[in-house]
Amino acid sequence: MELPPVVARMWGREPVSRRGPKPRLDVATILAAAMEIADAEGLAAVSMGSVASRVGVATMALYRYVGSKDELLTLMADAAAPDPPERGGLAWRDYLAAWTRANRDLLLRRPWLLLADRLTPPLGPRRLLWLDRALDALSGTGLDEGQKLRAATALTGYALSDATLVHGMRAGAGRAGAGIAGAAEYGAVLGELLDPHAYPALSETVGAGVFAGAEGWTDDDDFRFGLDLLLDGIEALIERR
Amino acid sequence: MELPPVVARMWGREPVSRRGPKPRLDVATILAAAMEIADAEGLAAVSMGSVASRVGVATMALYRYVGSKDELLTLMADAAAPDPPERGGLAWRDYLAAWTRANRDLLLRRPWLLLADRLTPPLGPRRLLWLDRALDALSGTGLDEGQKLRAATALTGYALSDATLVHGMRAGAGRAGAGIAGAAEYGAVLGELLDPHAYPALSETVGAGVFAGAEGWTDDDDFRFGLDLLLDGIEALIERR
DNA sequence: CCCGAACCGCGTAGGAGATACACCTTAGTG
DNA sequence: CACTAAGGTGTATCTCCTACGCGGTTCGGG
Repeated sequence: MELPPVVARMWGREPVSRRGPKPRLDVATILAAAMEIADAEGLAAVSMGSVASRVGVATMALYRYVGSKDELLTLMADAAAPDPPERGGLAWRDYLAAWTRANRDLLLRRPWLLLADRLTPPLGPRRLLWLDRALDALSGTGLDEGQKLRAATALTGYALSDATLVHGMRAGAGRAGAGIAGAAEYGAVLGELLDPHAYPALSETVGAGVFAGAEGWTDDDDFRFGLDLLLDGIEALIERR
Repeated sequence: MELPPVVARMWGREPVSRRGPKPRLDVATILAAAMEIADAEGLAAVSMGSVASRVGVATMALYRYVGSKDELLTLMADAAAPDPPERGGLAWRDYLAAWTRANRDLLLRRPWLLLADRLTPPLGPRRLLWLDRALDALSGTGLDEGQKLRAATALTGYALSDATLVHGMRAGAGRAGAGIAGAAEYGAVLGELLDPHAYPALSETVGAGVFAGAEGWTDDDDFRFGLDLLLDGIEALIERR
């Protein structure tokens, strides 16, 4: 089986060569530098040049370690994941709740993850470790392997969606200078734009002050709402067996 | 209320000017050209230059109509949405299933949507129309406005997650040349990489042949699985009232 | 009727960034 | 000890985005 080069690098399966000068760097050092830049200045500040100068080599030296910038981003997306939460004798539902929350919090702590990666199923050792732990938590439930996998996938997707939403609300996210500062302002803009005839249901929702915090919801309540939806669904599935 | 410029453009709220030559273009024409390029050659082929030459003007002329390339992408992301499905007297659950599926299918038909947009809550007229229809479908259920909104949000997020996954599986998505051709190959790579001691649960899942299609799942079954999870959750919530 | 302001389209140019390539250097290998 | 694979680098190219200013156009007001 021929492993794609990115994958080989993620798993340290590079053929070790003896010839030539000792490498001055390794992939881990490069990734650490890249992630520091991303954490401090955002993903846009991560360029081959900026990473190289931070580790003290010329730009082109990085290409001895990663195949392209795209590959660097893929590697970063895996390396950024910490260890998944410990299963402390928790029931599957409690563990998956903590697991999903930790996943979401990671994405909020490092918002550049929302832009890096994407579009590829997880292939790195750290992401797969997370997946393993979720599957493990479901192992006593009687679900078949396919169901467990899909449940874990749905939870991962939810963590991503929720983090994207929260992050987008928080700062307007800089995207195209949308300049929306928070939920309240979002609601105000919608109220300004919407024609109640064309958008009857949405106008009503806006009018009810949902975005203005009238109901006292927090980001965390939002998160729990969707999470419970999924966990309830999983629970129903388990009981149905 | 001061509207951000992107938003104003999406809604045609630009102050119409009388002076000067007639504009040769309008935003809709530019967006149509940009979307044709994205459909045919992918988002990477969309540059200010390529769009401009397709509509027959110089690159810089586009900046009379859009503030930046980023803004162009935001506008595209809204304009790409077709009309939401008709509510044909369907029950809320059936409608939302169709709605979510249409949403996902759109993302699969135009995968560049997975890369454009992101990070901003919906502010365009077309996306908001979708949201309105989902809220409308929930209007007879007894849920409060906040619950309806969050349910719709969760479904939107799910459509996105699922489309991302399916698309990523289909072609390796080109991302960093990951070169994974499909679920079967994905499973094979995992089998190659995973140490069963470090990844016990995941190894078992891979071993069960879930990725090889051993259980006869299709992309569509995958989609329905997560969808039913959410809809079941929503239904439970409604009944609990 | 005419003038100036506002606005259109465009050419130029600057600046960033990714990366192919050739070169010298280094260190195992035969 | 010569040979060769591999590391680090400088240079060069190519693609983009976009700031700026020019010349031509149209309309509103006097």
